[in-house]
Amino acid sequence: MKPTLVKGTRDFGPEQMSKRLFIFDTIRATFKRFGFLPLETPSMENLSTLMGKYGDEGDQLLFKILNSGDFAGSLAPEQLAAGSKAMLPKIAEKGLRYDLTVPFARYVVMSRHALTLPFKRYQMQPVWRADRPQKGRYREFYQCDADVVGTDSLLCEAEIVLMVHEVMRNLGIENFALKVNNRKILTGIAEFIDAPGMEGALAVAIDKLDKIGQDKVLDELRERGFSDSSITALLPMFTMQGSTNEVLEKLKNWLTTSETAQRGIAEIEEMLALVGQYGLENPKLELDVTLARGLSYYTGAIFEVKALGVSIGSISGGGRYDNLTSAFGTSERLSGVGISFGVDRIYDVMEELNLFPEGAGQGTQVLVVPFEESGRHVGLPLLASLRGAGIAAELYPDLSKVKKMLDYANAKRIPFVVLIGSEEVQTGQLAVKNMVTGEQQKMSADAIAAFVQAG
RNA sequence: GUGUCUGUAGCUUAGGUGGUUAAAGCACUCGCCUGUGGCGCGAGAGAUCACCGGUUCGAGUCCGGUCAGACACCCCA
Repeated sequence: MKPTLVKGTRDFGPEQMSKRLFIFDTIRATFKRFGFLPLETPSMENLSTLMGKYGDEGDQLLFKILNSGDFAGSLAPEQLAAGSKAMLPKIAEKGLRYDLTVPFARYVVMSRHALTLPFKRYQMQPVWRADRPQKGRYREFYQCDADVVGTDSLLCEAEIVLMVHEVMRNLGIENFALKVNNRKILTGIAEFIDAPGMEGALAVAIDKLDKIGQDKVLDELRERGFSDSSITALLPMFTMQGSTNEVLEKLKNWLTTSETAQRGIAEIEEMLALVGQYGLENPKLELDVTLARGLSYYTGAIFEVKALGVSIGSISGGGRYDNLTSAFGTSERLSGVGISFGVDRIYDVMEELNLFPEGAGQGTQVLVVPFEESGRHVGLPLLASLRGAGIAAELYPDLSKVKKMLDYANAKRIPFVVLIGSEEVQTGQLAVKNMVTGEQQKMSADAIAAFVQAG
């Protein structure tokens, strides 16, 4: 049989991995700089932890794990006949995590006694979704999350804005848009147009404005049960364009009677003020009232980052959630806010825009090539000194043809090769070859480390 | 869950309207060159044409099905 990959999963070869690690390292460095501490949680969670947190669609997309042993043994014929949905609780009680936020909330609730609030954690692990794969969408992908729980302070929202900017700049993605909105504004709009509690449906529909246009959005709203008067009242919504400050003014004047909306507007204003006080220059912030995001648990700020010039979904998203821990039975109100970076999409964006720095795929710096046994006696101490100087170096393990060994260096894109034949052994002057320029010169072994480091 | 497209060497692909031993580039192995790669020249190895069935004297090519993948919708990082 010939092996295949599970649909929607990938192998990452050395070249890809060094690029991926560049992304992970960059994001981790920012998270640490902002005072977040690392956390890992298991790949598997109880389905009772996961189900019901992501909406019906999300429940559908959860990978469920069959119980060990004779998982169907206790099923009665009538339970079998009732269909897969009905028997699910009997045959599967675990599932793969769908995101990092819900496991984090579960962790916070379970470890509440040991945590000092506000608690800031970062987490970089794979998540799984039983989605149909397509461009920029995988069934297994990594998220890098940073969340704060235990404070309502809008400083946290401001810090997310700052972190997004820092990460994007350090990755080299200069051309991006950080879209922000506030769930309270959406909720306020729903109240204002006399469709209270329907902000979910409202959000899903207007989120598509960019894609399908105003008319189709209105059609969809009708289908979702919005009355004509509600839809008429909603029309000013589509004029909410312009600079962030302009939109804020328009919203204020439009939603005068909605206290909820005004609170959402005030939150955005305060967040912006804090970002300004920090000193972030030219923030790439856009208030987008149509930004909704599917996840049902957001209650305040909503974030989404899009790379411009690439047709791929958002590369990062997040927001504030007030009630996630209460789903696990805590009476204490713990508000959280966080951001999630999608490593795999960031990779695709950087690859497409050619943004990986030259050294991102760089492995071995020096290949030591002995022509014969005696060359090893010189090569091994050299290897030790190079490594001691922090230079990635390897010795070609076999005594084979020079061509073959140089081909190896080319294949691994090793920039320097040290050739050691009988002449070099005798004189102590080793041949150092720059594989990019082809230049070759002789020098003593202890000069090589400095020569290589000089480039 | 719905739809569209695509499956030919390790990779990328060529193979109008069916017709003998399925073609090329890259990669690989060997040689030109027993101490020098990326360029060149020569040779070699490598394919049950995704799978199963049908039409036909004859199928990589046409038809049906299966499987796999990509893309789009829904939704999402």
